[in-house]
Amino acid sequence: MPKEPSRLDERKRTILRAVVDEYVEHAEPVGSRSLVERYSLNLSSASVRSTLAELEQLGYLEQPHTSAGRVPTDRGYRIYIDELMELEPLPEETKEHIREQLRESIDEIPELLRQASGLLSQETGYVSLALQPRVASSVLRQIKLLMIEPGRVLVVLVLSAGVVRDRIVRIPDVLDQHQLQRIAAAIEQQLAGCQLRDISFIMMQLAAADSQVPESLLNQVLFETWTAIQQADQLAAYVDGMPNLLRHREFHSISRARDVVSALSSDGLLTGLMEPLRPAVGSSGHGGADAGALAERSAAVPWMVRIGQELQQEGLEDCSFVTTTYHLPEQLVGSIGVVGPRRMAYSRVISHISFVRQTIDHLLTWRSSRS
Amino acid sequence: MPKEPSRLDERKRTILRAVVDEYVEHAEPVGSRSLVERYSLNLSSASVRSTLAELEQLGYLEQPHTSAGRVPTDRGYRIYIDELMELEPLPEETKEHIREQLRESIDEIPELLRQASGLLSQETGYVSLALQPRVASSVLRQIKLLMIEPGRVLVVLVLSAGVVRDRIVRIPDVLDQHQLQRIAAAIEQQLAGCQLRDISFIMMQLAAADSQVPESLLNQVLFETWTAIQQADQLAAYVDGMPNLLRHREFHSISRARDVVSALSSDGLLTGLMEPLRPAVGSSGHGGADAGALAERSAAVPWMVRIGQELQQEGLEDCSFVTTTYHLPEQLVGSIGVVGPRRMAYSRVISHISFVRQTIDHLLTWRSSRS
DNA sequence: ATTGGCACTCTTTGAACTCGAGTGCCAGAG
DNA sequence: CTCTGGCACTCGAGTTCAAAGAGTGCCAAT
Repeated sequence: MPKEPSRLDERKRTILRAVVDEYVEHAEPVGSRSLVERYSLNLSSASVRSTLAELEQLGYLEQPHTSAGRVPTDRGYRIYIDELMELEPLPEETKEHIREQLRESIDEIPELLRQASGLLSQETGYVSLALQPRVASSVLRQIKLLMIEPGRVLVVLVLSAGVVRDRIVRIPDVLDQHQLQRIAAAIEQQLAGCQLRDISFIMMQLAAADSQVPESLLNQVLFETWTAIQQADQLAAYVDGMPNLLRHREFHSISRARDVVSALSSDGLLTGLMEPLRPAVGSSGHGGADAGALAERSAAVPWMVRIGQELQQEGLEDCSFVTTTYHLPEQLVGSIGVVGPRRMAYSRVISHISFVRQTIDHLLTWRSSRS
Repeated sequence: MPKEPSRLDERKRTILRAVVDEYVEHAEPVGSRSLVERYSLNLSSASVRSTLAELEQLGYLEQPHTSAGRVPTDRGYRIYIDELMELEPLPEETKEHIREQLRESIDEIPELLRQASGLLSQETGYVSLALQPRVASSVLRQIKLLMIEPGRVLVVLVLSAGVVRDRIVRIPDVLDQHQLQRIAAAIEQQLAGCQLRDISFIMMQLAAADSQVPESLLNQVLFETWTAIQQADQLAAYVDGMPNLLRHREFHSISRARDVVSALSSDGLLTGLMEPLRPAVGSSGHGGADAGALAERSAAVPWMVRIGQELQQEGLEDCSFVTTTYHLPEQLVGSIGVVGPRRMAYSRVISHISFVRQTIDHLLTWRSSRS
């Protein structure tokens, strides 16, 4: 469906935008009076009031109670983000700072993500997340078995895009480094180029069959190695800026605060919230009427915002997620995001997250060409 | 100084213990009435009152205001921990559960720590911490350089006690795997057995001098490798159970909550709070009068409790830390701990943390002997 | 030494009340 | 037809006041 330009007339748009801006800044229901004062609408408060009433009718605003000002609804934020807000470009010095910080940790992806997460939470004042790329679909390039001490071996996997995973496993301690090397070489020879998810235990047995190691020993090694490969896809999430969150009004009530802290402490939950956007890189095809949450103004800005209810998570009704996808070479993708109160400075957050993503993509793509 | 048996008579001891127990459980100032009701002191509330007054006089208790019950002071908790509380042994099934969980992740120390931390926070209902061992004083056993792709190399360090660290570095991309292997072998040959902190860049240059690699290239590799070695000592802290904390009364006030969350999010701060106990394994010799915080009932229980003010940390006045030290072979040590409100179920926490520590020590010591 | 009794203190709770921000609606002006 | 000033109305926030209740300290009696 091509962007419906929304049937709001100019005045409604202006006023809705003003309400959201005002509410985001002051965290208090906004009334007609302050709007007239602070935004140069050439209108009386009475006229504004009637417009506000209409916007409420349309479901973009609501009143906590009669005789209070208006507050945006999820729908209000949604349209604000999709059509009303203005994305201001980042000041050049901020950009430079981000570039510099990220450049420093370009060699290690975990470090890069930690760094990115730190930057985002610091710059936006909310909580930030960074998820490692899933590597199940990436390809095995190298595999090494290093004997740490008799009976313990470090399995080193080199995957697509130069991603490295390793893990210590236990093996029969009669094996020596040479035998291990032969096994590793055999596996590498046969399975290099396979996607991790496609590697079965059987394939490994076939690959290593002629490595001149007694079968029962061999099988133990292979099994442990195979397990290590399977576990390479583990999710790791970096969360930064927790304390920021507790600064915002909506979390002064502890129970809300706890809900959010819990959510952010639960890897599983985070993953669930970040994952869904993975497939949808190009855009389109998002869920049902109201749940449809994919927000892009064009295919060129593939960030996604999920607001309050849209998250469909008990306890996170007062939160929003802004997420985006970074790219490593060879189709590897991961996501980074910002979590904050629903009343979030969306434009600010989106500007930052977009730039961080862009910088990561850029750095990782050109990584090999810098000395 | 040999344990002064404290000049409190039996009644005072009983009552102080009761006050602490009661307060820990109910989080409300405890009055003479409820003490008489709930604990079988064969006394009237009036007598209890006078004892309470004396305990207050001695600085073990205080009143939030006249006409409120009593609350333990830091000193009150201190003596409670040092002399009054009863450590109940863990039920066998809990022990078994802990053993089982830890045994699963014995091969990877980070995983083990994550696991331990998870167990502690879950079992105690507070926040738990686990710090990786510092490896600056550990010894280099093996070093490998694995070429990930041209220009990028994985430096793998095997240290004392089979601890593994690795890191990707960037090197001139004209070098090939064989040259790297020669360099690594040369370094390993010469420097195996050295403590990491003693390894200087010069030593590495000397060690690798005859590896038949052009000097300027060699130096770049050596420098990156040396950096990787230096950075092997990075601190990593695992924190678990944050949301637990917000359940407790003392953190319903957000500002307190934020202080704690901030502290727990700051690696530096955590480290500072956990480190000081490292040297004092055997016991004795702790600081000045009131600050002296090392609490052990005998050399066999080397845990340490730091209560409120004793932490000397702005914002953590309402918290306590219980920490202890786990041991890897070859003198490597790290620490695990629990953070909670000052009003903490100390005996419960100490029982758990002691057992976890003991289990870790045991598992790691005998790691190599299990198949 | 212990205890029952009593006066006193200080917080908590809730009701009643005022204040003010904000609304909806309407009649009249442009 | 649109906009505006005016007005009555609503509802939460804050204040005040009194009563309730928990707990204390002290003392005289056992």
